[in-house]
Amino acid sequence: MENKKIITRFAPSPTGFMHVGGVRTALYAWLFARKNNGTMILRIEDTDKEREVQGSIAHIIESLKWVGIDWDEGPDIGGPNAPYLQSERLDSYKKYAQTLVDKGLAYADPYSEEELEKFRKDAEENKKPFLYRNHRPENPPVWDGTKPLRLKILNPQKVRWHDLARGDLEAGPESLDDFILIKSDGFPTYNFAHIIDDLEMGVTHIFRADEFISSTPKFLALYEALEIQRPEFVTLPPIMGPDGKKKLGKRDGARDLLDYRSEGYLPEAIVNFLALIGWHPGGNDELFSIQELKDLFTIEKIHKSGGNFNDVKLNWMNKENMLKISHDEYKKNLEIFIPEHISTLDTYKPRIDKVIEIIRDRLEYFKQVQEMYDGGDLEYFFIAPLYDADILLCSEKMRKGVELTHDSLAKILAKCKLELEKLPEENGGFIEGGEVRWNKESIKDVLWPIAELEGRGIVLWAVRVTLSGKEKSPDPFILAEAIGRDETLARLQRAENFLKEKIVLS
RNA sequence: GGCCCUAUCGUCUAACGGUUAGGACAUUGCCUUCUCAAGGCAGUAAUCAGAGUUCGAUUCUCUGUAGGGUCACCA
Repeated sequence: MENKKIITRFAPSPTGFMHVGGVRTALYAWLFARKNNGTMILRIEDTDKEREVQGSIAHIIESLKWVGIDWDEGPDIGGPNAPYLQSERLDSYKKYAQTLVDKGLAYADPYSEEELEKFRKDAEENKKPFLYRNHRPENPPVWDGTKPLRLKILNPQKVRWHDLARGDLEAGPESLDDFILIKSDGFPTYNFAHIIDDLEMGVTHIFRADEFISSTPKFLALYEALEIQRPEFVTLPPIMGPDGKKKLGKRDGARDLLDYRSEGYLPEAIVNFLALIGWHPGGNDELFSIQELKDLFTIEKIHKSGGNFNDVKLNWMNKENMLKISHDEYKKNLEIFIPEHISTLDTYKPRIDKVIEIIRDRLEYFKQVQEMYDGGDLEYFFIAPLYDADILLCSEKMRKGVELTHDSLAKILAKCKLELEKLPEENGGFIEGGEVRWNKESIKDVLWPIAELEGRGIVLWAVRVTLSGKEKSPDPFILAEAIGRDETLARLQRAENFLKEKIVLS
């Protein structure tokens, strides 16, 4: 048995943004092509001029590229089967349509919209399904392009077919009707165009969503009428919204894929997450790199039942991916979300690397950096905070129940300051024998004994709030190391002054 | 309503007729602790219902129920 080269395609319509459901379809087709050294085609199905949205094609391409999906043929790069825009392939459709007309398998639809509407209404009133073929004209006019062209279904009957993901499927004769091949505006319908394109492009496997099952009998009739062999069908399970109630669609809260980029998600995480709604290789693993997905992907493991899009788990997955990347990559991603009033500070560059070490295990996506620690941003790492006496004295936070006063707090801060001044100016690392060694005395070495002596809760709370100005902040030692000895001293001094002022006032 | 598809913890899922029905997210509790997190440990939690086939059914069949899709000159 010869191995036919596998050719898959993703064929979106340019009617707006790419949502996660569409991306998953593209992803599966792509994974399958790449796994099997096949060809991936991007084709744009722009046969509906009414619904077309300006800029969609560029947006779609950008979305796919962001998650790392590429293609061997497409509207942007051309290829042996160009063009890849259906609106530029009208001659093809006309040619095949004409052969169907010649065979007596297609005919022009003479009815007006009003007449059709009446047929539908009558059927509804009689509680019968509406079937155009029950009203098929006996002597249809010659097809001149101004009337819709319909396929003539000769003997509607129950059909069965095999789907690589779904198994054996079937449908009753009611699902077969004389459907429109070419619209009165000269453009083909999806039902017709995609079949011609797949034929001409040699597509071997069609990946598509669940909702196409019900129109598959029509496709089968068309393959038969054209006397061509059909590609394999791979029907994917639906993706539901978070409530599990409705198929996720643009109208039902599905987000633009690029929104996730704007929030600072990593494309690897999105791909990992989407791959696992409707597919799983088996076993207990669920964190997969794109390369691993390419290696593992098989159609047999595609599910039949739908899944919900649950972004809580996506967040977890994204965090796992964020922990894996290098410091430099992390920094590159993070800096997009650091507000300009911070990134332009003189203190920013010397401190940002240490800050990243501190916040790294806390973010689920990069934009969260803007609302860390009680809704604040990272300001206090770079700018001395403003103080609030209530927070500084926040006695209800003291586990040991010790009451702090302006006076006692000022004394503690003064003591810390006194000890810290004894530290060498650069209390970080120094080079010795080619290796980085840390000074024996660090900020922590100085502050810890004071905390032990005066009460950990009080001292560490005091230092934390002094350095950050906030109730919720990182470990005061880490904070102090990040801003350095001098800045730590300066902030202690500022807090002390602040408190003295308060004492005088009261 | 007609036709069609689907059915395992709250969620994503594992288990190709034989498992104490496994993992992960979420959740709960504990540990750690100077706040908030993070981390570590532990726990709660599922085969939609009813028949049948079988020594044995989450797995196969049927019926019911529930959810979803589709019935366009949209894709």
